[in-house]
Amino acid sequence: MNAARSTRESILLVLLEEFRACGFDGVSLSRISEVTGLGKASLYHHFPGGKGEMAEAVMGLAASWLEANVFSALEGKGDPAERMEAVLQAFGSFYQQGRKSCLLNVMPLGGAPEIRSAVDGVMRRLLAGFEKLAQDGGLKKAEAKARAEAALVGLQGSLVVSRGLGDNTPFLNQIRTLQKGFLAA
Amino acid sequence: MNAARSTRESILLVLLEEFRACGFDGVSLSRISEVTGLGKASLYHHFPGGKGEMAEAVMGLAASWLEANVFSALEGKGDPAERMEAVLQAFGSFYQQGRKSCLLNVMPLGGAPEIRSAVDGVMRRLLAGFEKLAQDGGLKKAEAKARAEAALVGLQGSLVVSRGLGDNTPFLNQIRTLQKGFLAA
DNA sequence: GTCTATACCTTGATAGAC
DNA sequence: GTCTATCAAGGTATAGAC
Repeated sequence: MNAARSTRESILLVLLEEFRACGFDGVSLSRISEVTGLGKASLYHHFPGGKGEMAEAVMGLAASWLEANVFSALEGKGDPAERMEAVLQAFGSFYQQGRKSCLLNVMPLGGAPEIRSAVDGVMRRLLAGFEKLAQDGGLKKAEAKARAEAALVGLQGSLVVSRGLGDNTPFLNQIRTLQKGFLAA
Repeated sequence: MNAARSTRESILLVLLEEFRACGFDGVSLSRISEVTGLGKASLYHHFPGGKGEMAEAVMGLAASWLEANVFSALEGKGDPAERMEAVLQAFGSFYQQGRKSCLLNVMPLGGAPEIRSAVDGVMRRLLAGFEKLAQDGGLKKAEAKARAEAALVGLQGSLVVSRGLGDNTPFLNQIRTLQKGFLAA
């Protein structure tokens, strides 16, 4: 619509990459100024609340992305297998097949209470969404709940291990495991 | 033996908790000075290389702990089921049943290349150890390798999710899953 | 081995011109 | 909306007395 929103959005896209690569404490305003090409004062024009507001805005951006690409499928109404496939495709793209870290993992470390609360909320919603999908696939509630937790744990863990090894194979393996096993009887 | 080693060890125990709670970048020397009760100059007496050396020393402490409590069991010679149980007990204790984070997850963020290299080495050794244990339990090599990766992924992921939710249930569930499933036919 | 004091740098954040 | 210049605070690290 206007230049302001476009600028803010483009800053956020850069911030997302910086934050998930280095964590909240690992990203300095000097660094942000450098990679965005904007002076610090300009950054404060877009984010008067400073670094904390930037972090919250990045969490909001990620939340919007989840809404459009993950929650819509998890909580949708189509064929469960196709919905699961859409979710895994989306995550694969977002994490660049396991080469990028997850905000839910790196942001709580130095993040403010609002950040930790946002992480908690997103995780709960993901668990509920996976559980609903599993139930839609014919699984009983207890089993669906267990598989939902295992799915979130597997995704997060495979990202940690992939980053630690410098090899995204564990993430790819996890995606394949979920493709074949999440809805299996 | 002497006071020097004892002091250094006690500092490291505190540093371990600080680093895994806040990450490398999240821990300041002022904070370390505060929680150890030692002046900054005293810290540099024990760790002339500064914060980086402290981080490396903490990784070394964790490596020693793993050697004594995990690798000895994974790579040992007794009954596989008992060895697995010992490993899970050790991890449960080290992570306080899922209430504490793992250095392998939080240290690579702000850590130097030596730290990342150490993380990579530990993960590879854990994978190899789990694989050997699974093979000792009668599983074929390919299956043993897959289960080893799933075990490491599950432990790391359950710690991430437990921390994100502020609830260690996912970690406890993961331990139970591994107890029942890791060696199952 | 520990301390006080301090040097020096980077940080997050602001003021005010344009 | 962006800039230059600057600030106070906190960061890592060091000097030197005891």
